[in-house]
Amino acid sequence: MSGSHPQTKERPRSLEARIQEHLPELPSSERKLAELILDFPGELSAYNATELAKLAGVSKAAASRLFKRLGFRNFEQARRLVRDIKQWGSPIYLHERQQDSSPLPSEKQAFLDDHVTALTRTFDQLSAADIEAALQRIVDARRIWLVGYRNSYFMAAYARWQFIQFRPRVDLLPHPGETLGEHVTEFAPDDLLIAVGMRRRVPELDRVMQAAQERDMPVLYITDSLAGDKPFATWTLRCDISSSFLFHSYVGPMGLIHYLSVQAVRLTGKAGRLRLEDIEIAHEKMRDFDD
Amino acid sequence: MSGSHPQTKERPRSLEARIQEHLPELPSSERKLAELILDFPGELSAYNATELAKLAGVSKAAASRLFKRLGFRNFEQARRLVRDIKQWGSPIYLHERQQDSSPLPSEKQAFLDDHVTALTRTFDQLSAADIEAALQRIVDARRIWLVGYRNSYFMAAYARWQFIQFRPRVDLLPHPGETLGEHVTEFAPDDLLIAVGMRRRVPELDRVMQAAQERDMPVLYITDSLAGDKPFATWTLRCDISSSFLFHSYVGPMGLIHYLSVQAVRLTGKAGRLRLEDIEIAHEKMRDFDD
DNA sequence: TGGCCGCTGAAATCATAATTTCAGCGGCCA
DNA sequence: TGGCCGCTGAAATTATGATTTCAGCGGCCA
Repeated sequence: MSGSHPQTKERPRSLEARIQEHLPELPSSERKLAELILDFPGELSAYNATELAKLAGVSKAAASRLFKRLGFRNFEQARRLVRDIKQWGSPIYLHERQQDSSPLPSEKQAFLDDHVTALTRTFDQLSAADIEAALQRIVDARRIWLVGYRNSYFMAAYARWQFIQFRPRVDLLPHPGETLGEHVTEFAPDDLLIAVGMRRRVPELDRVMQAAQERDMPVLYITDSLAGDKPFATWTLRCDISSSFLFHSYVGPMGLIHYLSVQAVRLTGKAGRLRLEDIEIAHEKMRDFDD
Repeated sequence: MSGSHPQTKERPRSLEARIQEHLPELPSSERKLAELILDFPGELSAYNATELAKLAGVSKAAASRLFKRLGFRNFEQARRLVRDIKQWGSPIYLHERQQDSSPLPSEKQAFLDDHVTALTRTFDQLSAADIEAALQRIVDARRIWLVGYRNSYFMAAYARWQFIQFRPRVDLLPHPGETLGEHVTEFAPDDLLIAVGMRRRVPELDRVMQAAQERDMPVLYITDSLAGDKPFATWTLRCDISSSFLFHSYVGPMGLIHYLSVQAVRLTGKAGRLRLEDIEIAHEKMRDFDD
């Protein structure tokens, strides 16, 4: 965007590309280090030159010489390149990708890896006991209230959509044009509040949860792995939302809600399946769908 | 390394956990930095204390004090902790753990596999040309209109939330209490309509897309892999939503929207990043957040 | 064999990052 | 009001990491 980016002038080649290019002419100690870098498993930029040298079993001097020879002013410059390409990308770098004969093994792969890690951690962390209890309540509750603000709103919306597939009376709060207070007075002990609160949370969420607790209504709190405990939550389910890119990954919560939905239908048994069929028939009659 | 073998068995308290614990008692400048760290989506250990301080808008002294207060000997120790914990959570480690101690009950594994398959297929199928063009338009459009019904509504809501992080004028249609018609008259050639339409689509979606086309406004159509072509779509991006369970998996579309968001910010360049910072500052001023 | 050459790592030097000090500020309370 | 106290960032200090120097080594070839 800004007309004269300093980056624009520099050569946009990635560290790996530069290594590939120089590999044949590298002396042995530097090559040892270069090869270590090429199949380095973690985040290269999290390590300093001394550590890399030690890992490759060469001297610090060799490391320093390698980066010079690759055309960097110093090690620090290389480290930044690696880090910033991952975080911001560079328009030039991305553009180059299309023509490049041997492109980076598709950056898409890195996004995919991120999401898979988040999902795996989410499923791994789930508290079986809380899941069990919450599921039973999702099925038995007279009424379900869903609430989520900001980045959590769409997850509450997703949960609502799923839940109304197999049970009635699932409300997403607040309804447009209404304040929360109007609904809170309806909270009842045999209802369930599901509060979705990923960072960053707004104080309002606490107030809703507290209101539920004061009315003896259980609360299922769905949040991120790093969140502290909430005294108002009856059950807490945590999701990993970490990503190495600019925005968090919400595939974890999606997986969790999908899981809850499928298991809830199973628990519901025949009634839930019948409801699914009813909805289908109703739509059919109204010719709601395109295809 | 030094002679003693590192203790890989004990899981050390994470940096984030320590921050959560101390958050209430932190003075404002240190808290600002702590907040930044909690929200940090990238690889924290790739940054040094000076940079983090600058990003948070506090002095280096504050950074140094924060890590001391959190119980670390110094910043370096914290940085290593973050880096090494990441290794703990790496897919390889997670995989081993599944076989070893507490295996994921095989059914959770099956859910996980489903989502991973859906994500992989989604990323594999993406049309590079359409992505490229759509991205440019997401950045350049004067105004973006988002629409999605039924099961697609929450994805449109997610996309809106992401996009307003880096650009203004992103509308989710229809606004509560209004009909679509009122907005359609505002459609303009240099705007963009993003229509999310997973199975099963309602006829209304077609009408909106058609209206856009009639007004020479380009349309990005996000749909499922099995959908037929839409004559009203300028670009089409398809996601795999298949699942072996009762409900579809929508992690594919989530991954796609996440990808579009990250790449769009990159394209936007400095302007987008500045906007991210502005939003953060505005929130700070309004004391919008809980923690 | 002897001389050249480039490579190597240890150690010296240099550069930069992290920590500590310190003076000033602002809230709080007697 | 004045004195205390904890917070703050600029600047001084210290620690750590990176680079450069340098002596020694080993291959190569006349």
